[in-house]
Amino acid sequence: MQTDAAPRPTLADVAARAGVSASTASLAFSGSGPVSDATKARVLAAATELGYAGPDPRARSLRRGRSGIVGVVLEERVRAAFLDPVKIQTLDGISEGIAPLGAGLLLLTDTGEAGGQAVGIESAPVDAVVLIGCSPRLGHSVEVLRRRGIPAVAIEGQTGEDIPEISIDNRNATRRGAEYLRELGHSQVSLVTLPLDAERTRGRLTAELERDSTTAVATERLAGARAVFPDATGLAAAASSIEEGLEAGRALLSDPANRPTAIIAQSDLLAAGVIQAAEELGIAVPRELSVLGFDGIRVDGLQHDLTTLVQPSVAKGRAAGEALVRMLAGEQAVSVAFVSTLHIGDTTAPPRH
Amino acid sequence: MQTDAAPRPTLADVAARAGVSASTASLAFSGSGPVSDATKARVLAAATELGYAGPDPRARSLRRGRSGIVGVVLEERVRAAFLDPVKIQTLDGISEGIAPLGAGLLLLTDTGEAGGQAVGIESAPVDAVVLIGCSPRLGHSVEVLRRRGIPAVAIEGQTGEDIPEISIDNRNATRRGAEYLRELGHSQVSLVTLPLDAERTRGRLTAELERDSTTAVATERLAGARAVFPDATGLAAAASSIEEGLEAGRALLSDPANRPTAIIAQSDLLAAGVIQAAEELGIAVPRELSVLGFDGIRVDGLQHDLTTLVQPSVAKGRAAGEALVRMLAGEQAVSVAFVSTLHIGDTTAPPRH
DNA sequence: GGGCCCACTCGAATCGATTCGGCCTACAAT
DNA sequence: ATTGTAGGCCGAATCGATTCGAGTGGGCCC
Repeated sequence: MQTDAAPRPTLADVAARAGVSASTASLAFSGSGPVSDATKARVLAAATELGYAGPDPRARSLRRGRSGIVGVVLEERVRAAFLDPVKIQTLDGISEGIAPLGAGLLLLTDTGEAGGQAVGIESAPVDAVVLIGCSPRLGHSVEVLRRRGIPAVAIEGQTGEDIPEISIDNRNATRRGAEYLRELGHSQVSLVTLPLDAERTRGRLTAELERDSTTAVATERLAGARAVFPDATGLAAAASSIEEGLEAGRALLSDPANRPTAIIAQSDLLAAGVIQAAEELGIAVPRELSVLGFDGIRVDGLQHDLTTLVQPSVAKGRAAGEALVRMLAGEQAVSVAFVSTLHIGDTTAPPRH
Repeated sequence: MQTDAAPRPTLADVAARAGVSASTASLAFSGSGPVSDATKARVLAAATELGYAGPDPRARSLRRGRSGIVGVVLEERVRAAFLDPVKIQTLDGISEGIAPLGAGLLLLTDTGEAGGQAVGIESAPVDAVVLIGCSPRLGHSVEVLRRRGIPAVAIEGQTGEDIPEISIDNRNATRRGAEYLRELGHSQVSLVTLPLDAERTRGRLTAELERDSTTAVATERLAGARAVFPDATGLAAAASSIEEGLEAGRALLSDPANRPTAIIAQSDLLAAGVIQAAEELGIAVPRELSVLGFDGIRVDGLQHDLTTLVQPSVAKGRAAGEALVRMLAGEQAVSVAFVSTLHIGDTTAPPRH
């Protein structure tokens, strides 16, 4: 086999073969501009003969100034991010929102300066970026984006800059849920929170841990719960998963003498885990234990209709996408605050006396 | 606010300000090449003063001929793909395998010519591509990639071309699992398969449906099961999910007079759904019903230790990534066939007589 | 038959950075 | 002191396509 010396044909080659100029050939491909049908056909034929696969995206994007790619910055590694249904829904919403752009989604992680010459947020050919979740080191990324003039939107993460934020009323929503529990008569309430710090420390909620919290979502929801139950004890989970909820649930429920009548979980997955723990321990939900979730996702395999704060994850993603579309069109995009609604299912009831 | 007339500074601007040539400034940034420390510092300083955010990725990729992006082609829309843990694991493996490249992952879907001017596989600035799953219209994509000279690897999808495939022994593995069931004494066995055609038709397995099957994975696994239980009845699910498994399970188990003693599911999620259906109907697993899965994922929330064919999803992804790395380095990459192992859990037992 | 307009095509500049060969200078060796 | 050498820096070509203004031919209308 002769070495792959065969240089791939370029638009110029095609044009030459078709007997037209490069500019005409370009027009024939992009469709914009007046080109006679005969000429176009000739160009296309030449392209086929030469095995030309269409304009090089790299050159095209340089010239056009747009790459047709939207970046999504996740704070975790790929696997972790996609284990969370909320993130997936959000991502799906984004892809829906940017559909008019016909752009691809480039996954980027925020994991430090990454290994080696990684294509980080600083050197990715993206037209716009969605930042998901907040991260301490986001500041740097945002600065780079600003300098590059790349439009960005943040979902659930205040950046401190002037980039639009898509969020929900984490604090108020949780407060509403907590108030509902109080109205039912609960006073012995425990909390299971999302990770509070970047290290995802698992363990008891301490004043210290709460103070040093760096993740806005968890902090806000915690504040909402605390507004109603100031002294509730609780645990911080290391992730949003059934597994973590199960573990937290076991810890919170194992001591019969000192058992809460209700548990506020900061995500549906955690809530599902808590319910599973209760079942393991023979504790009836909701008769003996009320459980409140957050998200409003359908937990595959959960038998209950979870009482939870439904947030429109897909809509959030879509709003982010649409905001980007608007920004790319030169308009000014604004922050959007969604509201979550309390869905009352069958996992909450008055406490047993 | 004056219109955004402020043109972003280019490398040339920085060079001018630093009093050096563009070429020198370039070297100062990329680090390759001899540049005195003093000069480099001056360039960097000038860059800071001008708010220069580093070389434009578009121009760089045109010149260098590489974009630092690897495409992942999924056969479904984003949401659907990420509901499947196996896909997620695979994706994670890919990102691990291509780590040496420091490349980003660009999500592409294979959904026809997409809407509008979408950045499809035909016009994405990717250095390499991983094709996940096989799809009838993959042929076209493969052709485009070949013409473009973009290295590609296929995971579980024979392309008919000379691109490397990463796969497992779907047929033999399933056969081994089926044989195990037969050894236990089962003869009344039903099947729950993954979607057999592109339309994801849900319903009874018919000769017709099996013949027209277009998805290799499902077909192979089916063949493996049929090698042991040629006349097993079964259902095709519309997706790999607990929900679908639940539905299929209900259908297969609802008639007490005509109930299988074992069910072979083509994925763990389906198996989990089947088990749930059994529980609903008061059928004990494994005493009254044995269930065999496929994948070896941890189904969040499943109480059982599923008997299943464990496939190394992450390793498959990693192998694909590594193959790409090798191909990009000019080496020839070869297909890799992994083997799955039968994990015997607590969901299979001899049939009750 | 002449003038005008339209439709199509072409040239050339441009997008922004990279890279290779050459050149210059300063220092070292003889 | 002269030549050799190497480190540093610069010029210019190049990557491949797009785009806009200019040019040209033919057809149409009067």
